[in-house]
Amino acid sequence: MRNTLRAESGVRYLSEEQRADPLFTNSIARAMQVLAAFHHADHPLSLAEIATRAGVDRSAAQRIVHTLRTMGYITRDAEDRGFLPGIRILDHTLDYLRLNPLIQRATPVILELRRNVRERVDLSLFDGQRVVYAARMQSKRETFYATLVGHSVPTFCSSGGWAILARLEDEAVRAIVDASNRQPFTPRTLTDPEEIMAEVEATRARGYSIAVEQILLGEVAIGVAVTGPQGRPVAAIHVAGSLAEWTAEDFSTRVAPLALEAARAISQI
Amino acid sequence: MRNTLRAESGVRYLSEEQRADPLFTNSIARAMQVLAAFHHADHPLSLAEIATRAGVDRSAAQRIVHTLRTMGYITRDAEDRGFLPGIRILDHTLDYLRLNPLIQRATPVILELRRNVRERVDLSLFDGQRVVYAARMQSKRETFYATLVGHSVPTFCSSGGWAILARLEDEAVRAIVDASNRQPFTPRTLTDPEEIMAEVEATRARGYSIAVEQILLGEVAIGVAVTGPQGRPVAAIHVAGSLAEWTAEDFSTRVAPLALEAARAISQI
DNA sequence: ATTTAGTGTATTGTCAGGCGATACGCTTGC
DNA sequence: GCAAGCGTATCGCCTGACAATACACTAAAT
Repeated sequence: MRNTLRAESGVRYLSEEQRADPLFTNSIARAMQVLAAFHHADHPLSLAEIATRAGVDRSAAQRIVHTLRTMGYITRDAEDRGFLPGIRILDHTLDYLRLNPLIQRATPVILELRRNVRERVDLSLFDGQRVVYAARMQSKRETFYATLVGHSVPTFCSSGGWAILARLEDEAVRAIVDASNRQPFTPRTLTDPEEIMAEVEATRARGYSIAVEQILLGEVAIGVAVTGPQGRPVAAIHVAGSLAEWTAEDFSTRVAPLALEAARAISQI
Repeated sequence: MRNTLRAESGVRYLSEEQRADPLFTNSIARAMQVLAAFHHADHPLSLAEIATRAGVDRSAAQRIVHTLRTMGYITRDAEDRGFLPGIRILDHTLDYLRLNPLIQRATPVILELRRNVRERVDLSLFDGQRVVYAARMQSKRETFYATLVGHSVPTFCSSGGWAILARLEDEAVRAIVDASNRQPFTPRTLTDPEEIMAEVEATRARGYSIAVEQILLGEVAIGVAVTGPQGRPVAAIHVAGSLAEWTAEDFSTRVAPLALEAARAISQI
């Protein structure tokens, strides 16, 4: 738990701790930084780009990329124009998903839920300032991006995030909201901490959250928290529908009871 | 391309090449071996288990796990009983999926296909002796395992694998089939190389494959190859249905034209 | 045509820093 | 109660990762 801060930040690692922590192996950190160089890339990267994004020099990038490439974690682009993450990554994805007990329990339940509500159902995992989609059960129309495992959205403005925050102490909520980079996604995205706190309060009262056009225009989503040991929130179920078909009220009265039931089935204690 | 052999094998790395290749960084390889220690695990691993599975000594395992843990690639189990892959893995999953141009092109197409056929549709990527599921569009009933990205099935006995093999030279097919560990999944799984070659030949003739109960009893699947640059097979679309609802013939006459059309839309050249 | 900036790759001596043996404090289950 | 297992901490040695440098090649820009 104490180490998650570095992990939650999402991008930067390596600091003066390298000096402080004799067990921390820098060459591994550098290798992972090279893999993480792809995080905000939108095209194949050259060796030089990898070097700067990863914060290592050209030589290091060369050696590390070479090593990761012979192992299949990095590949050459099809047209030989740069480097891309390799298929070996997916082996580890599978390990993560398979071995995560929460996902094991949740999968059949949210499939059932999806069958009943016939809208998009997601399971997202709480990871500090963000929630990460781990299972996505798509409905009729979808965008490309929305279908990808590993996609994440901020905790402070997502239905699942609110549901999770509602299960935390006020000060913990505050800490997360304050630490978040509250860039609005739509004109209706709440960014004011007070408004967000009020929304969290409303979520506490009714037991689930209702997010209207927080991430995507035209979308209403309801979120329900999933709890783990000691009743702590560890994940959330989202159900998302279109405002072209539903009012927010109709949507929540129809979907919320089913989602709450599903969350209870997955939660521990 | 020359390096893929080591990657394709899927599990073992590190050999005498460490001596031969001055650019290959062993400490990175060891770190990735530690992550790969989870590949066939079915429970949280202890440090000692990680050490033996990764083929490193206890001290190395300690240091590497410590490093990967502070970065979020490995976590402690919820009940503190062992180590598990960490959520940071999913960040790289997203990078892989996002940046893979094939998956970018394929996603909307197979969503559309799924909508039309109303059966399970998968996109799997060719990776030597196996094909790896990269996108799964589930239908009504599903098992847990079947829904996971990163899951792979052998090339030699899957509908998608046959479709891919049909686009390769006979000798390349032979090489893959011979190199495969041909453990049958069901009593009907084809394991005899000659029978497999015949199936590949039939697939060439009709343009798509029909796999009846090769992986799962009660399941029929049709496979269509997706080609990349120079017309080489890089992936396959699978559509799977239940033998309780369909005969193999009815299923393929209904589904194959749509799947072929989808594959053409994704393929290059 | 010739330059220039950019690729990716190959080589090498030096010395940081990763290595692994060993010891410790804890929990768990005979 | 002991023993076996767990995860953690320490530390001197010497390997092997490091960074500087050079090179072959391509593709724009002069």
